[in-house]
Amino acid sequence: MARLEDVARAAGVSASTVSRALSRPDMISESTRHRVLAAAEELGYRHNAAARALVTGRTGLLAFSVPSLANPFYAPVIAGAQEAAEKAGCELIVVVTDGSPEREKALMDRLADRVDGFAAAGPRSTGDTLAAVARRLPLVTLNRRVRGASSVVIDTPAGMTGLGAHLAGLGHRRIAYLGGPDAGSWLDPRRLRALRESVPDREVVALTPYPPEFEAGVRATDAVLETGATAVVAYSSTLLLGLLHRMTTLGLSAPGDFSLACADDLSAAGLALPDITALHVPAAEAGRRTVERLLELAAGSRGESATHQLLPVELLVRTSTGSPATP
Amino acid sequence: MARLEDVARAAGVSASTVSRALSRPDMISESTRHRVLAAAEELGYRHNAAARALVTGRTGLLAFSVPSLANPFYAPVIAGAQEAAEKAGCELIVVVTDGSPEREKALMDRLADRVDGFAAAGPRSTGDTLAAVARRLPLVTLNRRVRGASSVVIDTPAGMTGLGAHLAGLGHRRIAYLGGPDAGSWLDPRRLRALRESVPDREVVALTPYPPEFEAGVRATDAVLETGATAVVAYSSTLLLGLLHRMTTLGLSAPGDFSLACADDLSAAGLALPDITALHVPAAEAGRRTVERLLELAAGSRGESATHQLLPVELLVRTSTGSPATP
DNA sequence: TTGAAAGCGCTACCAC
DNA sequence: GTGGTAGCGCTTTCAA
Repeated sequence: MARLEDVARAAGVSASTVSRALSRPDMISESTRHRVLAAAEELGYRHNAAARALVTGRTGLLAFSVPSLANPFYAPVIAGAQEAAEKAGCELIVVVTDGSPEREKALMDRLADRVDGFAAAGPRSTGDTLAAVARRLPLVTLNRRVRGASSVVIDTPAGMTGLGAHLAGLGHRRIAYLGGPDAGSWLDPRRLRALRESVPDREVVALTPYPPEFEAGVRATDAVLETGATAVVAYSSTLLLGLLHRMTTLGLSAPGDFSLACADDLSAAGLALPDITALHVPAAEAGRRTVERLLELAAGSRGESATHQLLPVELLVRTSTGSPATP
Repeated sequence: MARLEDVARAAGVSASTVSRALSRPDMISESTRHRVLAAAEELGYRHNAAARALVTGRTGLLAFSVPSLANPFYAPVIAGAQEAAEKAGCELIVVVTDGSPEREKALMDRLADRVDGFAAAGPRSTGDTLAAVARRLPLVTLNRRVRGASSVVIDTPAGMTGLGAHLAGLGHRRIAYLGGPDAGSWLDPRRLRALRESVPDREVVALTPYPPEFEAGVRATDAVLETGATAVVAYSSTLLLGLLHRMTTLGLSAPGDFSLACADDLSAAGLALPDITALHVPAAEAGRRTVERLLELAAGSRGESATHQLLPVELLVRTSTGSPATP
């Protein structure tokens, strides 16, 4: 592999000049720059990332941890994050925690000095652990707010409030809630609470937790029917799909036999359901904001104080919700 | 951040000794080792990855590129890969190419000297590009075979042969094939060809390409019905889900009205369909093998020759396929 | 078994 | 605008 000095020799200049020609082109005369660039090209020169990181303390890498890749919610999140990283000339690397706090902590630990910043989607570690990480390197949490770290949170609880009002307005008196994809999610209990508080005079039956799986939705159907609820809110699209399938098979349909709503509209993940009333969650936007904030932290002075962003969701009222049949 | 020398001073030994105590414990007397380890612990010492990489030439990082995270097939692949990497004490980092050959090439380029090896799932670059990458660093391709690079391929074409025979045996004379998730997939045309060749005296109508999306399956239904086929083979689970939903809504069911089969059984991605005849693809196993081979290459001598693994798939005959109704 | 010293490839400071 | 030089933090000869 060609080194800086090889290029220097070939171009008839010093190594410092080559370094500048490559990293700070404006500090170099045009003619020298051309010569250096030509020589570098000729030799197929490439920066040695380790040497550069050693002296600058920067790696050009940003880590993004997700609990699981099986949850389609993270696909658009990562896509948005990637876009923001690319714009800043950074590489975004994705790591999977499997929802394990230990694994998550180990990952942050081992990656801490190999990346310029760490974004954690739905982190499961304790607040103290996260705060400690935030002291070591730029950290942004997505869909969880902790003291001492910047965060981006999609306001699905507020969305649930809207959804609850919508269903109550239609006259539903008993609503079944199919819990979030992850038992340890910070947001999940907040969503349920928001739903409950939005319809204080109605009954909300929580069926939870259910994994975000098609078959889980199929299995959940009987439980839902047993509750006697006239409306169902499912947190995950995949889950709703299974529920819908089973209900259709049983000859039931929305909104005639029951109302159906979904708390995440995963259009970007190929799971959008055209006629289902849903909360549109700005997943890509959330990923983008997370990385943008991370870049700010990485560029800025240490000890900058944490910021917290709350992203609104949109209620998409479609044809799967309506007034309950009056028996 | 504590450096090696800080630990050395604290333990009353030289930096070399600390280095050895940490990396080659067997070269050090037990008492010294204990002292060093205690001092390191005390100071919260952590290796500096950049410095280490600079001198050893190894980073402890393995990259795994995937075309898209929206395709649930890759979730179990990455999970298996992760497991293998963990076992070897490496970090697995995932990068997304968006199915763009340019992006893929750029990623390999920019990551080449920051990782110890590169695994590429369903790569879209030309064979020459991939071969060139393989000359620079250990490279393993998944679900694509190219000259000059090691590969792991899941033998879905053979699975299609089995599936074709199964459907022909049931008496189906016209079979609709819903194409693979990715237009540029190396395997997709091979699957279709295998299906065709397995039933030379039957008609195979290829409806392709369809993205792996629920709604695409819904949309595809009319096209499928128009073909007059009595059996449908869908490549993607997500697609099949949409198809199934629409057909159920239309009052059609399998295997009475038509036979239904799926070419990937994504149980690990939460999309398994309990009653659907499907090919079980060993996705996690494929991810594991890919990384294991990568580790061999990274450990072994340069210029080791490429190996090619073919992983069998299993035909799971379930209740969604049967003999066509005789009109 | 341990220590001293060289050096991995680069950037940044200080002269010129 | 350019070159010399020091040094980032570590591993690894080589001597003791």
